[in-house]
Amino acid sequence: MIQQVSEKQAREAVGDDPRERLLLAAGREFAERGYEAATVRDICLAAGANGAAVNYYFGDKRRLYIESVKHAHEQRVRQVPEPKWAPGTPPQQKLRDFLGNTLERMLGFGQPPWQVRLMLREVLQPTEACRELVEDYFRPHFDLLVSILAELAGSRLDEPHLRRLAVSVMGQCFVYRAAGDVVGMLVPEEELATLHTLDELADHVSAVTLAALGAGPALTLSTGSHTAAASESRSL
Amino acid sequence: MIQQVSEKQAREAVGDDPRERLLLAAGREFAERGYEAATVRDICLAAGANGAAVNYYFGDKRRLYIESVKHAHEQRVRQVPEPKWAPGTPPQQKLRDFLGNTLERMLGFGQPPWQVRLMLREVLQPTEACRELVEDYFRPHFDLLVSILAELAGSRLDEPHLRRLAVSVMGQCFVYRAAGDVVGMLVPEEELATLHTLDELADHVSAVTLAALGAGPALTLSTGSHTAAASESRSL
DNA sequence: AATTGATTGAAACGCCTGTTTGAAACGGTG
DNA sequence: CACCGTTTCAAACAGGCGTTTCAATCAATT
Repeated sequence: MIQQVSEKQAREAVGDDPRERLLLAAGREFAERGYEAATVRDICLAAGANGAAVNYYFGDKRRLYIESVKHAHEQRVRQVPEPKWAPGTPPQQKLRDFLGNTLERMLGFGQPPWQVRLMLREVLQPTEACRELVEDYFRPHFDLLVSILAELAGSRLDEPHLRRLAVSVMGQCFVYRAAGDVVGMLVPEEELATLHTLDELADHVSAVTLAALGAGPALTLSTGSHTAAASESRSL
Repeated sequence: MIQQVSEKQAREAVGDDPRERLLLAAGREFAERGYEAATVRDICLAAGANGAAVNYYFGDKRRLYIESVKHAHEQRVRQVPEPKWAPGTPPQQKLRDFLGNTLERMLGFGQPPWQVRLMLREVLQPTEACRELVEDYFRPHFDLLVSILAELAGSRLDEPHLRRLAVSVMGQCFVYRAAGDVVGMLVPEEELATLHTLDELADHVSAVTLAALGAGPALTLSTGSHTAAASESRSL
């Protein structure tokens, strides 16, 4: 009874397309529990659809999963588009903006985005959906980073070395998404709230990278907001 | 028939303790397939034990899992112990050694160690076994890194900032373990074989960290083996 | 050799899974 | 209104899951 009311609400909020509702519910469930642990029944219940609907629209649990991954990734790209810069923007600021954007995508301050959790599962244990995800979503982002690093490096580093540095940069962000719980256990709570926020981390990774490139000073204690772009949302 | 022969072989190779055999088979299976997808039946088959054995020795699939995680981690610690240095060893070399050790643990050149895969699952999605894993295994390693960084930083950085940098350092290694497949898709194959080997990566992360600390030069193309300790196993 | 407690074995138990079924309800078209 | 392809539904299906059962076996003690 109560179930039916919330079904109707969900139906009206999301739209009347049952296929869409299934994709959404499936994404959430797969992200939360993983492929094996998520059940078709729970997904259909959450989507307000019958158990046979998944078979009707997707034929299969596996194909529902693949479609839900693609769906989530398309949705996420629309949510956090890549930053654009006016020509002549200094590469230091580009790097800082890029890192803010990346951390926003990964950590998704506001609400923890299930889409990212779902994509993370693909990264950690690639299935059929992964290759597509890399080409459409990760590669452009990664190439953009490489181009920014190239601007900063001048002719001191070639593309292979730039790519390796780019992996280092992404790794520093990625660890907070993938191993956030462990980081939370290793670092005191009050430190997490002050030094490991989105803005602070963007500044920090930016500083490390610039120093590695010889395009900025080494780390010091007085690294408040050494880049102009950092002064947007200071919450603490 | 053939099954029974291999059972006997496994029994003799590993030792006659069925509990041990179960822990080993369980670790391998859980690491490969994940908790939900791994079945008690397969584990018992691989261990050459009866289906009732897991209930007899551990009572439960969940408790078997927890015990197998602990077992794997204890085993892994014995396999790759932390490096020890003579007093007076320069911190630059300590850092390089530490990174080689860390990457060895994580990437486990030689054979891909299922123990690490199993622990990785705990890191990404902590269960009951995680807290213990962090305190016994990760925290000492992490603290050691922080102490090395402290030596290198002198008084330029305080502990909170050192910890943040330590997360950056670990992140650069971690990304290769957790997202290795995606890295492999983003970086050309010949580059992987030359610039992303264990030794090369240890040199690279070391160089980035030293530059960030102001304890070393910025990255350049001629970074062969800028630290003396790097000249052990040059394979390419 | 008999007894006892610990261990192993084959079989079965519910339960929950993904999937299928066939009929009912729907919604536009003649 | 009758028609018909599309979509929904409740119910059931076979199969695999973790777990339990209880008798058979083993190893050591009496």
